[in-house]
Amino acid sequence: MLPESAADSPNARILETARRQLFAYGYNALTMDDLAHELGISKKTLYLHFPGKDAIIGLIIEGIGRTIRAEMEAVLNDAALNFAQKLRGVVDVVAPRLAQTSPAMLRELQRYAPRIHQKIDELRQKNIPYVFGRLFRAGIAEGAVRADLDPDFAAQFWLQAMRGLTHPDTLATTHLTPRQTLEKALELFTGGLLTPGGRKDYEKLFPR
Amino acid sequence: MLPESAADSPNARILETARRQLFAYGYNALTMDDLAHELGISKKTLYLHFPGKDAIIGLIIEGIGRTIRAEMEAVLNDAALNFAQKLRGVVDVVAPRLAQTSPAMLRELQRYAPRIHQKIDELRQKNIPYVFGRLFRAGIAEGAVRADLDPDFAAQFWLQAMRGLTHPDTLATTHLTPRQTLEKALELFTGGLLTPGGRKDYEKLFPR
DNA sequence: ACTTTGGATACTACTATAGTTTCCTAAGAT
DNA sequence: ATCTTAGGAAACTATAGTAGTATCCAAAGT
Repeated sequence: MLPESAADSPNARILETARRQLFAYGYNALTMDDLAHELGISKKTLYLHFPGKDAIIGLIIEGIGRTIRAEMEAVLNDAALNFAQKLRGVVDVVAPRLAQTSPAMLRELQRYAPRIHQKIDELRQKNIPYVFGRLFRAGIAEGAVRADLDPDFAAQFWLQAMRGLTHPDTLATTHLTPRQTLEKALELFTGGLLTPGGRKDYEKLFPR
Repeated sequence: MLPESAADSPNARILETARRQLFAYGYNALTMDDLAHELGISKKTLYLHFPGKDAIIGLIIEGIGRTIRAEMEAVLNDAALNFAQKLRGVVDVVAPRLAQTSPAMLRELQRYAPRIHQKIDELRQKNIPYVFGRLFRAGIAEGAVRADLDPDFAAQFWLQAMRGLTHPDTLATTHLTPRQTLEKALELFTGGLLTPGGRKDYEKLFPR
């Protein structure tokens, strides 16, 4: 009955295994039978740790959200970075996550676990305006972003654009992956967003 | 009752729509209800054209196989190409197909439609030895491939390596996409395959 | 010996969907 | 105007897959 570290508690191990399965094969392919088998425990024990499948996935999503949020904070709070570097940092945090989030999986969640899909959307709605609002304000303060625009509105604009663009049906139409969508949207958005000075810094860090 | 061209017959339209759904969202997400709805026809009419879901998918797979095979023939029969150019051509035929074949979809097929998965494997077992056997023989004839190796064995070697590497479970372990797997495997395989002369031609066309 | 922990697995309840059928409407034919 | 037929909408059936529960049993500690 020793108090266990959070890192290697049974719960953490279960969540980590489930996360791998989920991102590798999707929602339906992650069955409780398989998960228990993979972990070398019985379903009985599995249900002893978690009340159900959606609870597990919910915690996975929340964990990812927390991680991303923390990494974002680190970038935003680093006074040594200029605007373009912070933007680079923010994109580098998000891009790997998007790369392993397939349109197929999002669609599966939307269809078979709408509550989970909704939770992801809520996380985005909460975090994107916050992060990009701060980012744009910092950009304005240092003259890299046009001072005449409203940073919060710009953040919302970005959120709504990304929400629409990463919707499964849209992705099917554009034939783009979430990651490509991010890159293209970013190029477009910044092209109209930056002052000539900010544009130069940007181009150094995002070579064509 | 005019005879319809093969291109826009109802059957071709159904297959094309089903193919898009299949590659965009996977096997389970392709339901007969949705397919009929998408096509603007009733399930009754759909089942009038095809005996069932797996028949449709089987025809899709066969069609892709035929297309690839024809493109391969065109490359192999082009006397103007040297070995490295033919290899480049063959890879360029396969790579786009692999790019849209996700590990998740393969796994889904393996689990829910083992017959289909098996059919894909059979197509590979038939075509890879044939194509690469011919390719290697041509390479030997022009001195780009070591003359002391058996081209059919090399083709089998390649087949077996690719089969193992693109198995869903392997992909989950390597964290590679099928396409990355192809590129990495190709680099490795040719590195030990070519004479110094063939190696030079190869490096011109596959810059590091 | 007694108790506890947890694995294997049978079982239940439910959902999703492949495939079938029934009914009905509308457009062309007579 | 009536008849015929093609095909859409949707109800229906049968079945497979799986979330979640319960039962049984073996091993390890007490």
